[in-house]
Amino acid sequence: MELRQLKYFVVVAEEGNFGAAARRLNISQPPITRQIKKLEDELGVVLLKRTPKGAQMTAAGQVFLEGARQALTQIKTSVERSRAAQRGEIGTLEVAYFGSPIYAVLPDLLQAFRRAMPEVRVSLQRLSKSEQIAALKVGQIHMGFGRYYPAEPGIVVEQLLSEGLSVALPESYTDVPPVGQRLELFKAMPVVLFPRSGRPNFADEVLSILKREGVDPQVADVTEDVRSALTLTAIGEGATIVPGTVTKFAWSGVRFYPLEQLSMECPVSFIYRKGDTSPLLRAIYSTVRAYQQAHNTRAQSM
Amino acid sequence: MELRQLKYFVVVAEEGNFGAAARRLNISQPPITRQIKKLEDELGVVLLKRTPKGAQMTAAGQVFLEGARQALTQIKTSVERSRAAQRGEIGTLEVAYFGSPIYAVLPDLLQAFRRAMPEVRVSLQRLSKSEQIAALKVGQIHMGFGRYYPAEPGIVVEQLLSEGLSVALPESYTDVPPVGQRLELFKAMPVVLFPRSGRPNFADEVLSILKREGVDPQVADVTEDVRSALTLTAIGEGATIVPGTVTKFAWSGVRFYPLEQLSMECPVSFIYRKGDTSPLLRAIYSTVRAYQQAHNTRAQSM
DNA sequence: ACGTCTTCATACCGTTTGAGTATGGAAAAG
DNA sequence: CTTTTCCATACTCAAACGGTATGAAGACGT
Repeated sequence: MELRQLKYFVVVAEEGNFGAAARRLNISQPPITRQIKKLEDELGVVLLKRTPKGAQMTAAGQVFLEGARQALTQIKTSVERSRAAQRGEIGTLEVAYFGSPIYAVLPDLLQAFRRAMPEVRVSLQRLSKSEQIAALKVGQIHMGFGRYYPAEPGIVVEQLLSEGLSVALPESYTDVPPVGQRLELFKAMPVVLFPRSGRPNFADEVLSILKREGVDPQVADVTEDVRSALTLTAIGEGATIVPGTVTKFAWSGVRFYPLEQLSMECPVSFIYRKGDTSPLLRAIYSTVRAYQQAHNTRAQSM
Repeated sequence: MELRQLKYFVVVAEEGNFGAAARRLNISQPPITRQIKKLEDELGVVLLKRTPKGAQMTAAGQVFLEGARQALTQIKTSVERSRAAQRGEIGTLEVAYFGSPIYAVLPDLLQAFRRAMPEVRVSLQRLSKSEQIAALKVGQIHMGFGRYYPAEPGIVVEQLLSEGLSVALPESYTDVPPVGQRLELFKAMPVVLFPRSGRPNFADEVLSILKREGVDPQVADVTEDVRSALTLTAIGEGATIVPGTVTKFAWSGVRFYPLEQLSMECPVSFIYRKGDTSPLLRAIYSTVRAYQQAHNTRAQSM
């Protein structure tokens, strides 16, 4: 069976006669006769009753017409959907994250992506950095977000943004030094660090930054994540140093104070598979780029 | 686009490589390459990513694959449905009736048809005899049931069965003559006739039969249908002469008594379009034939 | 690191199949 | 009875299909 035969048959059915169908299809009449006959032979079904005043459908023809129409439109819409998929406009974007980017960076970024590609479903999962790399390699995710990724062949790491640090102190703590002298705090007060896993990580980076600034704090605890750390701070176990974006939200029992020193910046990065040409990666990548633009512009204007 | 291309693509997608697909399709590998490429060119979409260890789907390919599969199965099932339609196994049988056949003949007949062709929808409508003939001519119905059809070119009339007559009397009427003398009734009692329309009709036939038997009854009323006539009988307006099958049901206020005389028979006929080769007509026709067989056998055995 | 193997792409050829023109046949319309 | 209007058939030419032979490129093993 040929698609051509279905098309011809549908047109003949619509026109009610072979000649008119031929004219609408911009071909001569004999091919219509031949293709329809061929179709009928293959089906073993008489689709049209030929009369001297045209062709009229048999019951079997009616039934087949319905199916032929559906198949043709099915193909047509599939083509459109496939083209949309190629443009990255439909499908499922698989994203993984680890750590604090989930609190402010990813919501903004994915909202922007949703606005740009409303038909794309977004799947989000928490994976450690090593899990993200493994998932990328087997094609399970398109992009991962986090900090301090190790170099890995076949994986591209790019920095999304760099943010300042803040220190979280218990609400009750009132004797806060002014900006620029806040590192003094850590001479008397222990720090709570996070996360515990995935070295090198934010905890390691914080320690190395403090050491560079000449501070060697006492470590009260190293928790799994920022939530646990801030809870410990709230009950007075020590101060927590957090990335700036975390301070956008209210956490009960703690207050945030910026550590405004240029050297004290921590980056958020994203990773993706090298040579991944999938449309969804291209789509999220351009959203990421736009996000970077917006972020830098805002930073400059501040 | 060609159906062949869809088939090839689906097989390549299933096999995951061009060569295996070619083997499964019993062709060589180059045509696969060419057809897939042609398909991709036409769509403007890269469906498969060629690698040295096979072909793997792109996101757009996944989307198109789904549609292609659906279209192909759609076509396959349409072919089957169309063949079934040709055999008269699916579709809508359009039947019209007029008068008393609706009470016993059609229920039995259509039940038998439903058993034989369970997938066929049956549409039933009440049409006068002339309306039936018009509907047949324009192909609106397949078959009509009724009595005393006029001869009409292009329309075949066949007798379905012939049934005896009964007389309906008010429940309260007790002085009923024995079988064979019941025509005496009409010397004293007026008759209610039906139907009013579509001459010649059952009313005309009843009068002519009675006249042949030497009875010339007084006509109390001529009603539209049997229900009205029996209601008049129930309130004592007169006796109603009905076809035998009507007596199978209980009608409140009346009792039926057979008029067992050989000459007093009335036929039920059916009509269809001459030269109608539609599968549904053939199907209902064979059911009608079987019904006749069953009816005659039962008659003989009684 | 090099050769081998696997896989897809290209070139060319014979055959098939498609559409076009010309024409025939049959039934409705005047 | 002729004309018109359909669809079917015969024949021709060009396009497309599939087959064979061969090339190019990356993975894999020695």
